[in-house]
Amino acid sequence: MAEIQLNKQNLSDQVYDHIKRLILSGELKGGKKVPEEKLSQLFGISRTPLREALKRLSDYGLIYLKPRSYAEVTIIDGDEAKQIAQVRLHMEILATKLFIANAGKNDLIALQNIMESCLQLTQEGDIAGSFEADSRLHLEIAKHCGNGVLYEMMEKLDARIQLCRLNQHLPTKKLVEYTKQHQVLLAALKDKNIKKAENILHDHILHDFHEN
Amino acid sequence: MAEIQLNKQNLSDQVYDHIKRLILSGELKGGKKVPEEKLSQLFGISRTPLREALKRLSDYGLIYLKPRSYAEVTIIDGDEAKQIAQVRLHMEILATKLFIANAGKNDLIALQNIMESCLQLTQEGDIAGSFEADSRLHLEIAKHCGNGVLYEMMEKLDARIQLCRLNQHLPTKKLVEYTKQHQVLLAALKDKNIKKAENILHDHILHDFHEN
DNA sequence: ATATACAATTATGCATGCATTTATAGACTT
DNA sequence: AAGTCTATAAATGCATGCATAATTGTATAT
Repeated sequence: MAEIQLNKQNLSDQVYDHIKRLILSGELKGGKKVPEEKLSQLFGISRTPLREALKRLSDYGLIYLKPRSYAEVTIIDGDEAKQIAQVRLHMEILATKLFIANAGKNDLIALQNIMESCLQLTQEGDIAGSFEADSRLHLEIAKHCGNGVLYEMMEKLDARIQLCRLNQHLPTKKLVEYTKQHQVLLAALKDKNIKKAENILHDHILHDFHEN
Repeated sequence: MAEIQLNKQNLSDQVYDHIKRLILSGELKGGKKVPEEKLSQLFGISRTPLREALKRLSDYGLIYLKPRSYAEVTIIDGDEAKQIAQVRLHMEILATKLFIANAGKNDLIALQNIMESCLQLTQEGDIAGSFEADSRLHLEIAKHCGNGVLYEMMEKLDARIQLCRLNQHLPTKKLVEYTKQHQVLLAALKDKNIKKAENILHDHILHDFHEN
């Protein structure tokens, strides 16, 4: 198999990023086993940095690490997806409130740009690209809300959120529909209308979990 | 089926717990450098599992890992402490709401027991013990709120919360005062009074950040 | 044919060693 | 004396090897 070249920082972090992308792009599907030896050969590195990457992926819930046995890509069931969405909603509501209180006009313009590229990618049918842009948009709000700890936590949760999106396999039509809700959200941010923003987030994030 | 792994047999996890305790008990103070070689000799293990533990501690914000250089215990400044408290408050409010909706009587009894031992430890002046019990109490609410993802995230944040408590160096008198707020919180849980519980949590968690 | 026991294979967990990078100390210059 | 440059020392990042636990496959018994 083709070896992939890695040139950046320390190998552990690079491999972490790479495997994360493999999972979130759907190339490594849920339940697939990922043996250390095979992966280290694939990347042309030793098992040591690879193990560190796998441990971190496990911490972030992207793979399941059975001690002394094997590692496999996490399968998120419906119940867990619901729990993730619930936590996400409340973190985003907090981030949004803080954003409205603390962010400036430039931050809003940045959001606008991401939103537009996200919508375009979705309409073009670039699923992986649109998911990434979607995450960037939501995280950008947290990034400029004034609470860095909140941003970090949302960033860590984001991997699992993307995994949920991937497993939903929504039709493009639905995706476009949900993506367009971003416009309403940004309008609420612009108007500093907290209540409205909260309502949009509720619909936007819990769209498939109507109970409660 | 979900297998639960209670045995933390591998060295990496054991050492993680151990160093975590060293930090949270105050034996390893903020800013102190923690070289891999020294620590591995101290624990009588090799650097490999120790490195994995350090990476995880870094991910959880307990140590700062400067690449190719050194590792030192994190120093949390006032601003970050405030951010942590803010995130914590909102996660606890969510956990509390869910607890009131989903938890049973046995869960409440368990809380009661932890609360009492926490108060006793505080009054006895066992600071480390009381901090640990305090965390256990708050996490126990999340553990039985019905949202496991929320619990995991709060557990991960807890390490930094304990570090904040440690750095505050509150007098015993204050500690006892805050600890007694648990009684009011549990009463609110028993009465399923969400609004009251929210107010207590606000006072209890943000006691030193009165602005906002 | 199914189940069980056992051997063989595989993969993980850990230790060790080496190379590279960073930090440190001392000498030299201004 | 202060700052800089150089040489030494130390610590990290990674690779490799080995022992052990776990999985797979096979043979045997029921």
